[in-house]
Amino acid sequence: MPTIIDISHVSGVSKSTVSRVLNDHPHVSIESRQKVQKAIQELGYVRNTHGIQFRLQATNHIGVLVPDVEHPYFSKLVSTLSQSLGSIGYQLVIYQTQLSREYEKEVYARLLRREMDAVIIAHSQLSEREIKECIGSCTAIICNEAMDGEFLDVFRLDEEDAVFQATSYLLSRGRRYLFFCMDHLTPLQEKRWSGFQQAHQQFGLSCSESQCYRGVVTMEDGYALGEQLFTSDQVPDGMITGSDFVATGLLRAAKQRGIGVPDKMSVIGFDNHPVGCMTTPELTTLTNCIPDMVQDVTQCLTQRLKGMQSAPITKTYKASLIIRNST
Amino acid sequence: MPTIIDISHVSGVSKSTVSRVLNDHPHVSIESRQKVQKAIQELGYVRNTHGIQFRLQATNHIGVLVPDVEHPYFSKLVSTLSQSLGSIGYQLVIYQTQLSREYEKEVYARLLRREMDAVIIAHSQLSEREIKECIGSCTAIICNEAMDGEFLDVFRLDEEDAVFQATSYLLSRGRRYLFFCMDHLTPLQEKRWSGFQQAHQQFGLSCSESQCYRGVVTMEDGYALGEQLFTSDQVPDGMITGSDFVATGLLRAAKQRGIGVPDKMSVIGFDNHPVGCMTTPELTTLTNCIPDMVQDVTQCLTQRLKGMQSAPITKTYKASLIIRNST
DNA sequence: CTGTTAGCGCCTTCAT
DNA sequence: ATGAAGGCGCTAACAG
Repeated sequence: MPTIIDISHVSGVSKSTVSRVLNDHPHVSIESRQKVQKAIQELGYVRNTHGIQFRLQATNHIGVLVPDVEHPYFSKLVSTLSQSLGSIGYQLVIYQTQLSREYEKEVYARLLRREMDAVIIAHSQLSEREIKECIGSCTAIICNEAMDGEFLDVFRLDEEDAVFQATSYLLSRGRRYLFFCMDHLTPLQEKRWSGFQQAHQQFGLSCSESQCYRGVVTMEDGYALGEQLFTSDQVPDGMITGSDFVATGLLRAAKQRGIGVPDKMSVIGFDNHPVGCMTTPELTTLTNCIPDMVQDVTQCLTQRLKGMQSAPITKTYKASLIIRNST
Repeated sequence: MPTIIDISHVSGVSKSTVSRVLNDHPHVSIESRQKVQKAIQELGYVRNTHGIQFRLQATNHIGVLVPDVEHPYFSKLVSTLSQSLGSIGYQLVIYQTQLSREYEKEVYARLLRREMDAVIIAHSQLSEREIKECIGSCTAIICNEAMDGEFLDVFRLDEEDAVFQATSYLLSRGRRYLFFCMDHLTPLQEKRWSGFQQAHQQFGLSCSESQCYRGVVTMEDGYALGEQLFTSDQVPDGMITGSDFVATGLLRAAKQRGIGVPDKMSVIGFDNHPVGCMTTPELTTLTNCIPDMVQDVTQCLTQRLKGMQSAPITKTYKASLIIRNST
C-alpha cells in the first residue's frame, strides 16, 4: 500500500506538500498539485483513514444508543439520524442495549476510549447524573429520553403533555375507565404516566396504578394485553398506548372479543405510523417529533464537536393529537 | 490524557510490559501486573483506541449497506446483524443508500480507505462484478441480495423458489389472474419475478410484464396500488407481494373497494412479520431466513477477517409458505 | 519475564 | 509556496 511518502518520492515534492494537496489546502502551486495527482493515479494511492484518525484523534463516528432498532420508532429515528449526520460527514454506529444497564455502561466506556466522537442517547436505563459520571468530558446528547438537562443537552418530546392531551380528550368525551400501557420503564415513560394522572386530576377524577401496564412494546404485546383485559370483568372504555403497533394489537383483540371500537371503547396510538391508517377503525394517534428533533440534534452535535462550551441546551417539542376513527 | 508511557513511568516498568498487561498477555509476572494496574488506577488511564486501530490497521467496524433501515425487513436484519457481530466485538455502521449508485460506490471507496474492516451488502444497485472492481481485495459479503457468488461470498434466500411456491399455491387453488409487486429493482427482485413466471409455465399458463408492478415497498404503496387496481376493469384474483406491509395496504384497499379476501381474491405477503396476524383476514406469507443467514454471515466474516482465502462461499436458504386466511 | 527499538500514516508547526 | 522534522499511542519483533 503506497503512502504519502511514496507519493512524495514519485512526484518529487515533500510529503508535506502531498498532504496539502490531499486536504485541499490553498497555497499549493498548480504545478505541484498536478505532479501529486499524477503520482496518486500512477500508484493507485488511497488515503489510510487510520493514519488520519490517529493524527486527528477523531473517528467521525457517532454512536447511538437504542433499546432495539427493530422497534419502528427507533428504526425511524436511526434512519433519520443516519441521514442527517451522514450528510455532514459523520457515520452512525448502532448500539442496541436490549435494556441492559451493563451494556449501556460498556458503551460509555468505549466513548471514553474514543471509539466514537460522541454518543446520542435515545434510550437509557441510567439517570442523567450516572451518565455524566460515566462519560466525563466526552460528548453525549440526549435525544428522545426525558432527562432534565442538568448536565447534558436534551432534545425531547413533551411526553407528559402528549399523554395529557390524549387522556383529556378521552375524558372530555365521557370515557371514565381508561387504561394506559407504557413501554420499557424509563424516565420518558414515567412522564407519560404522569400526564395520564394529571389529566384525571384536572377532571377531578381519580386513577390508580392498576390502570397502568408496563412492558407493552410490540403488536403481540398489545394483542396479548387485549386478550387478557377484554376477557376479564374489568373491561376499560379507553386505552392509551405507547405506540401505534401496540394499539393495532389491541384493536385486533377487541375485534375478536366483540368489543366495538369506538362504540364501547376508544384506542389511541402513538407516533402516527402508517399502520394506523390501515386498521379498522383508523387509529387516533399522537405525533412524534423525529424530524425536528434530529435536525436540532445534528446542529447541536456539530457545535459541541467544534468545541462549543455553553451550558446544556434543552429543547422540548409538543405532540399533536391526530383524531381518526378509533375514538 | 495519560498514555502507556506515563503508566510505565509511574509503575516503573517499560511500556512494553504495560502493553502486555493491557492485552492480557501471558508471561507477565504478577508483580508487574499489579504495579501496572495500580498506576492505571492512580492516573485514571483509559486506552486510546486510535492508537490501537492505527497500529493494528483495523477498526472493528463493519459497514452494512441497506436501502433504508426504516423498512421493517432491513431494520430486522440490521438489528440481528448488530447483535450477532456485537457479540464478537464488531460494531455495525449503517450506510443507507436510498438506492443511489453513487452513494454505494462512495461506501466502497471508504472501505478502500479502511474506514471499516469489511462491508456487508444487503442491497446493491451494482452488479457483482462492479462491486468487485470497486472493493479490490477488501472484504465484502453479500447478505440477502441475489448475486451469483462468482467473486464474493453470498448468503441469500432462494427468492425464485419462494415466489414459485407462492404462485404455484395460488394457481393450484384455481386462481388465474395474478399480479406480482416487487420492491426496488435489484437482482433479488428479478429472481422473484422469475419464480412467478416459472410457476405459470409449470401450469402451462402464460403471464406478462403487465402483471408486474415495481417500486411497491411500503404499506402506503400497497394501498395506493390497490386503490388503482381494484377500481380498474382488470381486478386480479390473486396478489403476490414483496412484504407483509405491502400486503396489508392491499388488504385495506380491497376491503374499502368491497373485494372479498379470500373469496374473490387471495393475497400473499412476505417476511412473516407480526402485522400479518393482525390483519383481517390474517395473511398468508413467506418466511425469510434472517436468523440463519446472519449466523452464517457472522461466521464467514470472522473467517475472512482472519485471512481465510478459500473460494467464494454461496449458501442459499429456502423459504416456506405459511398459510393463513388470506388465500 | 522484561526492556529496547522501530515503526504504523498522517498532519502541522516552523522555518525558509 | 515548500520542506524538514516531530510526534500522535500503541504493538510486536528482537534481544536479553
